[in-house]
Amino acid sequence: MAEDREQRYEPTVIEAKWQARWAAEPALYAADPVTSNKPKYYVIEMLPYPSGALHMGHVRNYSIGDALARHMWMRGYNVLHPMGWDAFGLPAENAALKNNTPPREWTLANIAAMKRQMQRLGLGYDWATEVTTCLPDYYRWNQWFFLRMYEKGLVYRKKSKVNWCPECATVLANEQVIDGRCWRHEDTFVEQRDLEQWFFRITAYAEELLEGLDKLQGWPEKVRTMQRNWIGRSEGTEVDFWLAERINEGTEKSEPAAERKRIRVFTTRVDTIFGATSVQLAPEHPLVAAMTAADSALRAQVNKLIDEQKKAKEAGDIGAIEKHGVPTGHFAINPYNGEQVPIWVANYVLMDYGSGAIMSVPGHDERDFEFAKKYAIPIKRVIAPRDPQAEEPELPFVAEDGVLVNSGEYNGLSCAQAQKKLQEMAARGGFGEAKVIFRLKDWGVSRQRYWGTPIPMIHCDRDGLVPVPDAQLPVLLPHQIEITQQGGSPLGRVPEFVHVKCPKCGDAARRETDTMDTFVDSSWYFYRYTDAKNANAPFDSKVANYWFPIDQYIGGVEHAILHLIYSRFWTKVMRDLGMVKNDEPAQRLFTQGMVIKDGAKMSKSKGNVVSPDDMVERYGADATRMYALFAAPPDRDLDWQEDGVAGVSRFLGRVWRLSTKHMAAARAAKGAATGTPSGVSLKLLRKLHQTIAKITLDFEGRWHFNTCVAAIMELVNDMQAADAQLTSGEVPAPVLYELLRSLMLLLAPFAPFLAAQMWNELGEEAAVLRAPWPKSDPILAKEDEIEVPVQVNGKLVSVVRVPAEASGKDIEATALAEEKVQVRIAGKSVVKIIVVPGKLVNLVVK
RNA sequence: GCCCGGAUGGCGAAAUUGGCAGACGCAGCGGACUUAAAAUCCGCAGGCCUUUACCGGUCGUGGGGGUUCAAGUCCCCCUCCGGGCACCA
Repeated sequence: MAEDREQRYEPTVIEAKWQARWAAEPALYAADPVTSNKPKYYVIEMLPYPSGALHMGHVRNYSIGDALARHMWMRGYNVLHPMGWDAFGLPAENAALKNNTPPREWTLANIAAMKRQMQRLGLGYDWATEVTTCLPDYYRWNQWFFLRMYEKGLVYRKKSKVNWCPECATVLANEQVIDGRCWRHEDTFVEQRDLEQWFFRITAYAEELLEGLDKLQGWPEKVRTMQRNWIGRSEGTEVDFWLAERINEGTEKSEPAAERKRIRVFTTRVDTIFGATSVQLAPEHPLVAAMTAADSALRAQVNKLIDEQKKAKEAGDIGAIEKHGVPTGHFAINPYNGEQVPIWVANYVLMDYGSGAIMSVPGHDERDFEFAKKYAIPIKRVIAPRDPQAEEPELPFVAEDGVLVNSGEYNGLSCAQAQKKLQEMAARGGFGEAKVIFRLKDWGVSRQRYWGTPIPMIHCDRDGLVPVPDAQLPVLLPHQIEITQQGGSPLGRVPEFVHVKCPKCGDAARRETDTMDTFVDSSWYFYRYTDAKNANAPFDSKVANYWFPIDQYIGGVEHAILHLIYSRFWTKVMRDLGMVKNDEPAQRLFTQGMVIKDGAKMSKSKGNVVSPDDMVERYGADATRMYALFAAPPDRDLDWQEDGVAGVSRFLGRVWRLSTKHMAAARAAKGAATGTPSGVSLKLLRKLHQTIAKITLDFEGRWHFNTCVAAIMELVNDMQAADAQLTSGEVPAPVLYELLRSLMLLLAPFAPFLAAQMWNELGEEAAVLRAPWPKSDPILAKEDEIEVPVQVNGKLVSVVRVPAEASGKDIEATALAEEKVQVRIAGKSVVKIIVVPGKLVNLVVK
């Protein structure tokens, strides 16, 4: 009975022991100081939101990062592998409402629980550098950065239409609106509201954010493409159409004259401007307001258009909506040819892109064509094919490689030439210029929420906006607060918070009550890791410059635009503040695939969630982690199959039994030379060195950890198959020792608990993490005999064994001598023989 | 509509440079051990045809075409699935 129990692999017992030991020895996972002479390696997984429990996506993410970190430690790098908490955010307030728990307590309790889970998983983090964004230690630096950016003109306040989620009762950034709905409330349509908001001038960096993408070779192409689309750079021309005289009749005198005089349109195809047969305004264009001021019938029609546009935006399928327009009865003058064209208001023209007005060229634009057909607006041909012989193409003709016709003095120019000339003309005439516009908008950071970083600004009736002086930071978030569902900033209902003295004049003033978007927190947290305890600055530049850029950043692709653009922006701002030297935060980015179950993403609503705790309890942390790496390559989606976890657990049990069985013999031979191996010993050592080579190579780039695990399984299978020889002593003890020792080194990144245990049993005092990664001996790894397939006309006929160094001629001779080959080619003539040494032989016969 | 991925046994997958398709694992089947079961160990295992059996034949990486001595891999066309973008002027 007692012996039976000894034979069983009990991961929970081993893992509990090592977990306790690691907790007592935090230096094990700590980075060396920046004076270290080892090369540095900075690897991080994206920090989680402390929702209360890890999910499988986290487990997968961290298993990848931890395997890499452990491998790099063993490769002799000075590794920084930290973890933190993206701890501000709405769920804490929702939980407060639901359970009457203060957000702070709820959040800190969740952090504690998730930290326990991480430790239970054996993740090797340097907890001394832990960052918790909801603590004043951290968020005071958000405020500090806000003030620096304010000084630099990168923070401003403006009244603007903002995305308002009625469910969150707060403003959302553009990036947080998905198909017209809130990113947190998929069923809730976002409303547009007018509010005074704080903005970060991210557009000041639009060009650099775009250009930088080309240099980020270590980032997935997909992410770079998504960011490129998001930034949405568009080169074109701004042109002012003049308003025809009669528009002034009947308009209110109070309208600003400048707005009455011209309509600025943006176009990427100024070369088609002679074909413009109308000007289309966005329904919310200021000029429309002027035009409808004295025309209630028109106003009603425009309101309808606004309504349609809003509905289309909300529905998300705006591309499918039917185009509608209303003629205003007013006219605009094309500045190039003096032609008068009607001014329309259209539901498909957006106020927040370009100038909110376009010229409509139905002859050379699909959308304009459709619109012109519908409303019988004239259609003009102004571009012809380059080849004069070519037939006149049907309209709309959207080609950009044609030549201009019906365009006055510009006739005969290519589209590109014409664009340039027309731009020059506009500049000279003062009615336009070449212009680059971006889809990227400034980052609205105001949130009318409690659980976030207070914005360090004060409203004074005399001095206006006054920044909180640095010496008064942090502006602390009050803890005693009642969370309610009412609109407006909860902080506005805390008088002690709101009422302050103006730092300038000392009179009574009001504190800003908005808090910052939580994406501010995650935009620079990885810098704080490098100097997490610094009380005088966000971090010491010397330290950050040692660690940055991040060598490897690992996370989900869902952060491709939000977090990853904001943090690139932040890095550039910090660089311009002289705080860091790097232009980009991360050298390499890896986006792992999703964890799915039964063909769908794990989610509570689908009821297909697998709890990591459950897996760890039943199979152990090693098996859970190793399965997460084994079931699929890390960049692909992973289908969670519990039977697979059980399989990995069985494998680890096999490793455990095999090593336990031979431990005494192996340990006794510790340090002895293996001599010149032969027979089974040689076969096993050869397999070992091939496995080392394969796994080492994978860590260096490809990261197909699934095949790394498979390779270890093959090695163990071979050892198991040689169990008799291992037992009998046919395989000498020093070889046995070498095999077990190396096996533990190879397992260390994937199954750290088992590796630590067996490493210890092999008589090692120091941590396996401190042992050097094994080196593959190319001579030992080399096969002396190889199998070469022999094909006849491309079909496999036989396999011959030849010495590994056999020449092409020798292989050919051996292949031809093979009986099965002889039978196949008998009576036929061999036309050609292809011999690829080490690969195959193919006989072409007729 | 545009831009990225992807499609290989019953399932997850492998094949790193164009060179034996299906490594490794799961599920399955057979055997050993056991009173029995579990656990463990050993073995079989892409489909079809043929054969008592062995042997053998043939088809096969979403579909169709092509290049090549040789294609899961390269080229052209198409289908389906996942993701991103989209009246962006």
